[in-house]
Amino acid sequence: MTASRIAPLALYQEVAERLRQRIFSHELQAGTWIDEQALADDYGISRTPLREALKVLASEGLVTLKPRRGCYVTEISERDLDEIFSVMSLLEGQCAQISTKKATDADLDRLRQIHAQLEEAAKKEDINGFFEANQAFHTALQEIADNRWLLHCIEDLRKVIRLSRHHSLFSEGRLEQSLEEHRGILAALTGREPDTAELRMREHILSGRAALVRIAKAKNKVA
Amino acid sequence: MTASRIAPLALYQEVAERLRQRIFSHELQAGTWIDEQALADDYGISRTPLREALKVLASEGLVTLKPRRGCYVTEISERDLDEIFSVMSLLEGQCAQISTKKATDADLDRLRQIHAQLEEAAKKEDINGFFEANQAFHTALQEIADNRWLLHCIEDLRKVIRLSRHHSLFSEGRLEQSLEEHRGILAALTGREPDTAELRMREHILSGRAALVRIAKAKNKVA
DNA sequence: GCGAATAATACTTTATCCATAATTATGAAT
DNA sequence: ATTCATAATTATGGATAAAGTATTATTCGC
Repeated sequence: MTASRIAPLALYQEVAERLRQRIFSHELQAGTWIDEQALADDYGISRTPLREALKVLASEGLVTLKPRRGCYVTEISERDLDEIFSVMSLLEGQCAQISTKKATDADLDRLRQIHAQLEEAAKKEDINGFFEANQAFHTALQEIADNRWLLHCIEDLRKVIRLSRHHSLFSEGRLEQSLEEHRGILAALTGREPDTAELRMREHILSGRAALVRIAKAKNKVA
Repeated sequence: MTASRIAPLALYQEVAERLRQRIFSHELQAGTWIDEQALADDYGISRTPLREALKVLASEGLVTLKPRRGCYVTEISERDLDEIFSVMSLLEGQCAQISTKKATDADLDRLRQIHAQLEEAAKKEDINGFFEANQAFHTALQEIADNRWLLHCIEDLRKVIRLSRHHSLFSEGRLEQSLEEHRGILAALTGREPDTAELRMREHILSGRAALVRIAKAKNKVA
């Protein structure tokens, strides 16, 4: 028995993940038609798992399936991002609020550890490390909140903004700002102030969106 | 060209819808394994569109796909319902808040019309009519809020609780209570009080959950 | 010359087939 | 008698092929 792969991932999931990457990197441009045959040949697979992957992406809202017309990459506009971040701030805020109420002392210790990694990465200006630690912090909070369906919604939205989110850290001064916001959230958590934690998390998410807007504006100026 | 069917629905969508019905009606019981071959034979189709339908249902959270283990109907526990309604109250609350800010006078007129149907159905104790009007009211609110991604999340959750929601109206006195809550929400909307509308909508949703709990308890008493 | 209709081509959709992996049952050994 | 191992059967996952529908282009008629 091979000791390596514990969870044997299905091919359609692998394909779905690759397609997400290509959509977000704008390699597959918004609005363009997806040639199933060409893509299947490209990956060296048949169209069956590819089609299954497209069904999943469609229910995530990343592609639009027009019956008998094929599959098109969904356009993610600035307005879409506004809407998504707005909902995300609501959900993650709720997550923070519940976590503050539920967290055990051991949970808080774990959060402090992750936050320490965040501080460390920020000091070294290690953006990738910061991104990882940031992700870990939010994931930990969701585990503490322990609400399967709240998580379901958040994950769905996170898939859409994942790469944009990453990029937001490249905004001028965003790293320090994000760190400061995290300090505030952690303080509210350890201080057992649910409403404060919720409010600060909401602001933190919306602040991430604002950073993205700044980047978009800077890009437009260049272009 | 046939003038009737404007949107020729794909087979996998048809199958997905049928399966949703069967899952909610408990014809396909929670936790049971889905025999793909038997089901395909049952519908007189091949396994391919059935498998695509299952992928969609899986991303909706209705079934669980275990790699190489097959497909199982997701167990929706009382705790799941607690969690779902909790998130729903958050999302629909937000929806009400935004709608209150955005609604034009024409929008408010439309809401008043739908509410009139609700009053009408309640007077006649027409539960199905009440259910329809109730659905229409919430849908109208979502259209006014005009947030595609907020809607996406709500719809995802609504699929899961659709039938339970319907049943909640059969709870003793729930119809009158729901109507009273709707009056409050409409008042907040027309009075242009966003925060009040949000609060009342949240309470309305959670109140629907409470009605479900009462039904569950009554059933247990009988059984 | 323009418009409509028909035909052809191409892509989506569905079905059938094959291979691989997992589970269960049976047999043997302790 | 119970447990472990091996083999067989069954179901999932992937590929290929065939059929149906939509779109586009070309030709014919007005």
